[in-house]
Amino acid sequence: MVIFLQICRNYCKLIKNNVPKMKYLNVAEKNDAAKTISGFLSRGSSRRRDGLSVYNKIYEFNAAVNGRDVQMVMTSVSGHLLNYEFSGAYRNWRSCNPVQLFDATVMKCCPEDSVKIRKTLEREIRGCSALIIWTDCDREGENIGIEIIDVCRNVKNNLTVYRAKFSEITAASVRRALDNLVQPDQRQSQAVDVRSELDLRIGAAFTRFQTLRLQSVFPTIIDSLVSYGSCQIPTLGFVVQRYKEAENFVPQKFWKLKLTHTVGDLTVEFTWARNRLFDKKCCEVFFMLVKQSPPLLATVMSVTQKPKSKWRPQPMDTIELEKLGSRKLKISAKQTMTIAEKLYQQGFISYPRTETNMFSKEINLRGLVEKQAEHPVWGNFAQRVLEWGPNPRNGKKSDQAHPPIHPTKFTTSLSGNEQKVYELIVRHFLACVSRDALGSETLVSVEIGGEEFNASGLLILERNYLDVYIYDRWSAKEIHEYERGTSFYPSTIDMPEGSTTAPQMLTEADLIALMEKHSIGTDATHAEHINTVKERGYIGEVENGYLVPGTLGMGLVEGYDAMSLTLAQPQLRAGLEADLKAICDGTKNPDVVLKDQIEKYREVYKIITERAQILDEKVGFRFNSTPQQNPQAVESHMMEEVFRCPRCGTNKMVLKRKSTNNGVYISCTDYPRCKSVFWLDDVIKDAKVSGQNCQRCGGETKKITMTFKQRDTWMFLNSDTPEYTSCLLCDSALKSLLDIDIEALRRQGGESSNSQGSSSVRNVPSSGYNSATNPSTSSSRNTRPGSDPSRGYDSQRRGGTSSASSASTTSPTCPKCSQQLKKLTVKKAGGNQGREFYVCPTPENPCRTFIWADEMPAPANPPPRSRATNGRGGSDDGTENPTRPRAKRKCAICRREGHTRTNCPQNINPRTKRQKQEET
DNA sequence: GCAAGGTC
Repeated sequence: MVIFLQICRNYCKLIKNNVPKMKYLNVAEKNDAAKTISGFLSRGSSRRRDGLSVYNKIYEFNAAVNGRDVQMVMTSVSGHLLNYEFSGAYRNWRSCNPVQLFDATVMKCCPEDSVKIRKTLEREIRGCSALIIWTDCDREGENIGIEIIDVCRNVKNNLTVYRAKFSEITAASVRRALDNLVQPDQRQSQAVDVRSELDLRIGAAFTRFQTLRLQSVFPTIIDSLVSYGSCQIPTLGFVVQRYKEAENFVPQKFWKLKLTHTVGDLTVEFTWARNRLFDKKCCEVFFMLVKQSPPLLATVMSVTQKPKSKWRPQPMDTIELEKLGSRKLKISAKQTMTIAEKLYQQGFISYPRTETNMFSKEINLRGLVEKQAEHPVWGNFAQRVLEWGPNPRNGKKSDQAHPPIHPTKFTTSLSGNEQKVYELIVRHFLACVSRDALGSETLVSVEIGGEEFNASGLLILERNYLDVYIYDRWSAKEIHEYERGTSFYPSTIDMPEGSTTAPQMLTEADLIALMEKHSIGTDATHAEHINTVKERGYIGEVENGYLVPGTLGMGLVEGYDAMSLTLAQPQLRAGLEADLKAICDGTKNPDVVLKDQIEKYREVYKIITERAQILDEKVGFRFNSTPQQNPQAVESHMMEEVFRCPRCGTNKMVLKRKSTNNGVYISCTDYPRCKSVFWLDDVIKDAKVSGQNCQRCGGETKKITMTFKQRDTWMFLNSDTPEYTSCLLCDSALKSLLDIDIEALRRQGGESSNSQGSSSVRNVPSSGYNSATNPSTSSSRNTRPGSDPSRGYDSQRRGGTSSASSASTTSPTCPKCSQQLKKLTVKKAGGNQGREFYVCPTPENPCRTFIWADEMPAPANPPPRSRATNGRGGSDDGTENPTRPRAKRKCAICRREGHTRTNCPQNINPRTKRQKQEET
């Protein structure tokens, strides 16, 4: 019986083991979070293995999700996985007018340092049926979550996606999150996308303009980057504002009454209840009243004693660490953070980037204090804290991810600034979990001549936290013993003169406080922004750590101000913040906010470029230098968009001039990701985008005005002059002449987007972020499917991709060699099966002539068009240009017929190489 | 050579 039961049990186990478990991929925002969450959900039993990125490990365990036992795989990203970038053609500073950056296509790309993380996600998601997002529960976290989803859906389109919402990383909280999975918050993510896109467009447009303009106007003075950033410039603005307040300060005299009372060695000073008066005569009247009051006795009106305490600090967050580092240690905020990160990596302190200033109940404070109890300097204090019991004076902020900054390991081996920062963190920690300092304050109020004077004394009873927190001062102040109703003769009564003083320059700590108050940057970025404006030379540090504007910074802000632009004031950024919040609340549409903001800044950009001389003058004034007249124009060159790229379907194609200035080509702005290009230089001398839109192709397609080199070419197009205006997308004769196959490009685009999937974020091309493998692109002259030059178009045909049928005897002639074209039919299965086309019959088809029969102009040899009906040198929409016979064309290199210079055996500079050179 | 936001 026992054996039978055992067999049954084993059988059940076997069946159970053979039922494949559901497998879920879980992704957190950072490795630390993934590790802790896995630990809680697995009750410490998770197994760890390496991912492709050394910093982002993979944890595996089983857990119950929606009532089912699921195999969990947990990994992490390191913050944002994707980043907005301009499409290729706009990345070169001189490629376009900076104003075009307000409209240029931007796309989300995976930066090089995130590729390994992305690849881990792509690999792991293949074996999973669902994805759970565990990023931080804030706006950026929501956006990072969507990035993770995009990457994973690109691999697995039908993926089920969940969002785990947690308020802190504790066992109860993450378990609750897993039991109450929700959907990602698209609105919060959209708000971040709007912010990122705007920052990029505005930052790049203004930075390029300012830099190029000022470098051009002051070539011998300015050779560095004159960057504009929505956080950088308001940060500079704060420093300039304080400087100007001091610069414009006019001191004002004031007078006050002062009374002293000396007994023995102790002099007690009484201050006037009216503090000070700016009117000397008025003050003199009071002075007389007091001095002449008989019998010049001060009467004690009240004596009060009350306990007074000096509060211990709150647990330390990033901002506090930066401020203290700057104020107390005289180490810059940025440097303080760099040191703190190093200490963190060595395990001496907890994670230093935290907005939390309260300890959770779950943290073992006693254990942390115990670690410091043996320290030669503050060990005794730690002992006292243990006797009292650690009792933090908690703040109210929590980022729900990290505890306040505290020491995690005891050490006495540090030195220099590392030792100073570690000591600050330890002393602050011990102070914040100890006790407030206690004292007793005595307030004495006296009356003389109808005027009230006050004095105070302080007796310190218990120093408590002050014993360890050397950065705070609390001084005792002795006072005589007074009794209500008694009187005394003042030792002196004076009327001292004083003067108001200019405000001090900002310290770094003041600046951080201002940035925080006006929502400029985040806790994690304040120090970096300050560092950036220092690096740019916009601000500098003088003695005692005070910040002052530099020459360039001052000139810039004065330039903006003179144009009545509020770029250096914090309101612009604050306005955007309000809009972003509205997007999150669902009261504003992200597209509308983006559009409005872009228009707002475009207007500002217009003003700054039109009135750039004012900027020159203001900067020149501060540099004591005269701006150079007629500077090189920054805004003259506009990249001319022609039509949407048939291949990628997202980006525009633009007309470009070769660097050698001897020809033009049209290429996709997304180069090098999309390599669509039409070379026009063989037969065309010059080309420009006309102002006319092509009515047949649609609103955004522009016609091009071309000037042809040879008479037979424009004759072929039935033009009476070398100049010819038409549409490259729909003019068949023109396409044939230039060897352009639009349909082939479209098909390539379709294939590539099918294989790569697409992203759901705004303005992202169908090819997705730059991770996806780029479809192979033809290196032949003007792209054609499978037209690998080594195989050639004919070999493809022979290979059976499309097969020949009978040739027609009434075929038109080849526009290049004048031979009669051969008519064929597509046999390959697909969209064009059965469609007829013409090709040139010469061996290996060197002319590369290809015309769809149904796009063939008719009649074959029409009478020349009159100028009256056709207009000069152009084609009408809706009418095809007839094919005309032309003289046999000779190769430009060897002067032989039957091929062009592209295919000429004597051509030592093959097109493909040249193409690449042009493109790069 | 551009921004700001995450994080080793």
